[in-house]
Amino acid sequence: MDDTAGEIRPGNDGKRRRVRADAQRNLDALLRAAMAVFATSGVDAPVREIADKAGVGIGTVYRHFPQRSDLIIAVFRQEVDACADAAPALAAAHDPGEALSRWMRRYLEFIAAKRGLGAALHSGDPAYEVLPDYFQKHLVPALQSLLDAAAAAGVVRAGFAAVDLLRAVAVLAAPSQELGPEHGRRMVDLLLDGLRYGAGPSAGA
Amino acid sequence: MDDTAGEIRPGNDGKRRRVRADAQRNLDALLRAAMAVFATSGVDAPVREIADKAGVGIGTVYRHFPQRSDLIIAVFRQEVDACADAAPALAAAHDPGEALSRWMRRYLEFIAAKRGLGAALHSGDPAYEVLPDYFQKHLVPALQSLLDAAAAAGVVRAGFAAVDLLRAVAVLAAPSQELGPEHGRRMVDLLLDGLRYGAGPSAGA
DNA sequence: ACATATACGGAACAATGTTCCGTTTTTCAA
DNA sequence: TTGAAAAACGGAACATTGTTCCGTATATGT
Repeated sequence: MDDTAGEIRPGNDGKRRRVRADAQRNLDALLRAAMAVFATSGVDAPVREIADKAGVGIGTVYRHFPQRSDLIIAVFRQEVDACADAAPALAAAHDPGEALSRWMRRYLEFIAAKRGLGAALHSGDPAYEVLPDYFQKHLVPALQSLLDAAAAAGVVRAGFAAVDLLRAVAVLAAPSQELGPEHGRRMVDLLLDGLRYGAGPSAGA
Repeated sequence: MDDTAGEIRPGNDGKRRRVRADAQRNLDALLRAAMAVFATSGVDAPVREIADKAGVGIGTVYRHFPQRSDLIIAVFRQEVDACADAAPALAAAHDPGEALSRWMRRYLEFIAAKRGLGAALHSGDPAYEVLPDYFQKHLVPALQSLLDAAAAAGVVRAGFAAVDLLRAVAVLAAPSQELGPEHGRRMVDLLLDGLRYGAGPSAGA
């Protein structure tokens, strides 16, 4: 092998080829198809189904997403971002306690829509280990700011980690599919009440 | 187990052949092997692995448990029973608040040992729908009595459904594998605090 | 000991994730 | 515009795992 230096292609002055148009098109189509299929059949839907829906071959799916889990992760990140962005907006529009409650509901809906993902998440497959990280890196700051604001206002106890709350709701939303939307709400409210337990004007500094 | 009595078959004078000894032996071996394998590799372990460990052929597994899920369910029930039986014992040995806390810990451990089952439970597979029923029929009364006693003692709010608490812990135990045993405990404590929120001498009636 | 019901074992089948590679398309530059 | 190379495509083929089938072996009752 004498082509060890990968950069010695003729006429390549650090100028790379553009991403091929069809590749980009297929990537988008896959992402959109996957989102739709996941929403309909859950994240356990066969890869072939997504490939068909996107109008591409299986090979193409695996070119863009070497593993099935990569596709799931990609779809997931988009929605995480959308949810995180909701926090500042709510904080600006409501008082701290209300903003916190509303964002928790928003988050609950987001999680509830991802049927089957919670299952995959806890299946032990190491591929999904990056997901909690992404979760936390994007959602924790969002929630933490709401939590801090609420604590400063004295409506919840201080010092409770956002990550724990996030986890709890994520995991509590799964059974809400079976028990109706009420269950998730009750659970979130219970957690929030737990937070309020050590707070209040009398508990403040 | 609860085979319907009086199966009328031609030439059957109500005198059935005994269950064959080897069949019973293999059934036991399968149950034991499955319990061990599930504990080691989670409930997603291949059926063949269990068959090997039990020293039987695949056909034998499917003779006793027509579906993979039937095996999981059978193993599961045994442990549910054991956990339910712990409640009266704890109630007799401790005050209501303590008994409740302890049982929740016991329950947490039980759930934590079933890695992957929570995932299967929420996978949408209808085969597992009987599991929550069994859960509830056996565990709800156990917890409810502890809950009622604690409420009567004024340490938790009254009227909270045992089933919700059970669910919450079951589902919160899964991530505890990844986040260490502390997480599960913190979550259980948070829920219990949520329960205490509306209780106490001042909140009675 | 024999006949029969019962159970056993594992090959074969089906579904699904993943890999491989010959073919097609796009891009770049002469 | 055109040709060659890089990049991407498609889908057959492979691997793993749940499940079915059926010929063979064994326990039971007479």
